[in-house]
Amino acid sequence: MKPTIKDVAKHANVSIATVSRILNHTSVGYSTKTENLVRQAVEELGYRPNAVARGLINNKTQTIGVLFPDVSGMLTSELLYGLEEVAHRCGHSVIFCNTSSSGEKTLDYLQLLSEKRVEGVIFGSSLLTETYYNAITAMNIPAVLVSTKSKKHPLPYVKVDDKDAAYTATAYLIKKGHRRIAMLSGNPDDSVAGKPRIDGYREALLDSGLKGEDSLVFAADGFSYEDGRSLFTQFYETATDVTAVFAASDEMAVGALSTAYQMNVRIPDQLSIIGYDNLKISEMAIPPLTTVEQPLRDMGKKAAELLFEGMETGTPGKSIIMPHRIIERQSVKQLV
Amino acid sequence: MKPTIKDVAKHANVSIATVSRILNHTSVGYSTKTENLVRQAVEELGYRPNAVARGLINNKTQTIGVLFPDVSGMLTSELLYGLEEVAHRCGHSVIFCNTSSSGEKTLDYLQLLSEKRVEGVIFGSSLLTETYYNAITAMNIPAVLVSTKSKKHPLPYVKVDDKDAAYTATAYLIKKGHRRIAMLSGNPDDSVAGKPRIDGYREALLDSGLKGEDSLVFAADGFSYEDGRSLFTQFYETATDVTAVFAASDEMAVGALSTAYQMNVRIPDQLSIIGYDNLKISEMAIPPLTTVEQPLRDMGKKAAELLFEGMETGTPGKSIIMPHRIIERQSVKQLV
DNA sequence: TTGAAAGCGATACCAA
DNA sequence: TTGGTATCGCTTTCAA
Repeated sequence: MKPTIKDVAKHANVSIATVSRILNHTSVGYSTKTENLVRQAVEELGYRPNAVARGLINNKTQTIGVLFPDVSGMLTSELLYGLEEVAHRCGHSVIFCNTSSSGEKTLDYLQLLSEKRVEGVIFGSSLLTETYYNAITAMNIPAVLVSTKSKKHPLPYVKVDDKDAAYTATAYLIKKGHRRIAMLSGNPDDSVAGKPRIDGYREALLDSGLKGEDSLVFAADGFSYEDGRSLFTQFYETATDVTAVFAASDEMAVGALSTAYQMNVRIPDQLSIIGYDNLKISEMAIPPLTTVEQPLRDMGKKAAELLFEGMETGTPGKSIIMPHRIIERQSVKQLV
Repeated sequence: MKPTIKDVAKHANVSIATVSRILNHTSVGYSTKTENLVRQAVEELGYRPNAVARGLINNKTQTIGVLFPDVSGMLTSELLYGLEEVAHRCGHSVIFCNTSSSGEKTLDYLQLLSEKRVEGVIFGSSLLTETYYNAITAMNIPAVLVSTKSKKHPLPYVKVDDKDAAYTATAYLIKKGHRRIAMLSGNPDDSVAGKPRIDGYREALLDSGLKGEDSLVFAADGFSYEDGRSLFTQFYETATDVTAVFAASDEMAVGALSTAYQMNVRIPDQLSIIGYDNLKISEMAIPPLTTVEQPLRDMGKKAAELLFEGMETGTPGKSIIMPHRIIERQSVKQLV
């Protein structure tokens, strides 16, 4: 088996206490001679301190847990990228949990993370239910929400203001001369990414003296490519005189783009489309998709920073609203 | 702080040994009465066993480490999805490490994982250098490679046969009537995903009595969208009479698609394109991209299964070549 | 059926 | 400058 601190001590003819002291640069009490002796022993034995034992004694595992409903989504991966980066910088590992949007799996994981004594939890992209919240508070460690939020529960979150961002997208379309604008939306009952975006869209319309007709918002259950496709078909069969559409996600927008292509409607000449997220696919789309950016990696970073702050100070820290902005590409046409 | 087994014992008026026995369903030696007592105490105190302490005593952390050069790539996310799924099923957590293709970071991580006493390691998508290999063997735990392999080092791997898959892609193009076929390739010095794919392409050509001209393979450093774009431009300025191109990755193929679109070359009417990977974007592309599929999620699963097998048996296990197949969509035209 | 006690590998306090 | 030892929370003999 792996050598332990005892083996090193024996090998160097010193006590384990001395070895520990030297390896942790703790106290100033040891001679250069013994230090060399010990370091050499460490080298020869290929000794690596056991983080598990260390974790047991000082109650610190240097690990955080991260829960996402869908690892394979491009949105999640970007968030994860940012998270991991700062976690690593802060000397922490991340245990990564794919909840598959399953309540049971989420609870399961929370319990597991609790047993593993992670020092903090980041919960991403999905609704924080009462049960989850209870499980998290029972863990008695800091937690932060990313790309989601909770009205009822006082956990700090990092996200853009969805309503505001949707407002910006819609206002952009209006500024470009569009008057009849449809929306491809997620689930209106989704109070974090669904309803707020619809509200923002509607408010922008109203603020410009346009009317927000219900018949112009097409809602799906989720925000997927497929949702975008079917919504676009619905839209195209129903709506008339629309010159622009705001899709609540880039995946949806790309779905719309594809379907439009197949239906021979030319983007942006016959119809303008704006997306939401600024995923890599929006850049790769044909035509390149104009969209409102969420700074995903930064959000991941900020969330981790917020968590570490909470771990150090012992107090939750303040939620962060991230800025959003329009990325102009080629899917929106300026109307005369 | 969190309640310990001691608290539970005290609360239930039994010894910690009894609590341990009951919680681990170990031995048959305890009465239903005490069991109830203990369970109730656990409930009341909200006790969760400390996996760290447990890990210390039985030298098992129930976690594995996973290293990837790029979390945010869609390829990686799919692999990760599969990995995580079986890890979870096997009662293990995954510590997720983004190496950013940096040698130093990789070594760093390996060391960290070693200290954290993970029980196995999965190394993905990048070249296994001598140093990495040494670091891994020094950890003295099973390791498996996914979406990469090593000629020099005897670690089991899970991947498709790149040469074979490239052969299939090229042969498909030939079957469709194409005779002059270009290739957009990764780095020819890359012995795992670079050269083999070029070899497969060339061999298919030769086997059909066509000549594999060097001037028809355009190589980049990587496999990115941007690489695809610039390669396509190069290709288009140089090559003549080509009717089809084989791109060594879907991202490259999509880059080619975009560039082609901007140059007004119509796919597949004027030029056919086939990709490699079958990422989600290939389905979302315009036109939908014909490509050769790597069963990414399955590869992730298999890799994890292979690792767990190794952890149980103590022997490495056999490498797995995953099947590949053509996914026919609309980017390749049948020539008369 | 139950309890006492010896570790697992490290840290940190108290003496020497 | 060093060593002995209690301790972290748990599992697992060995006795009772």
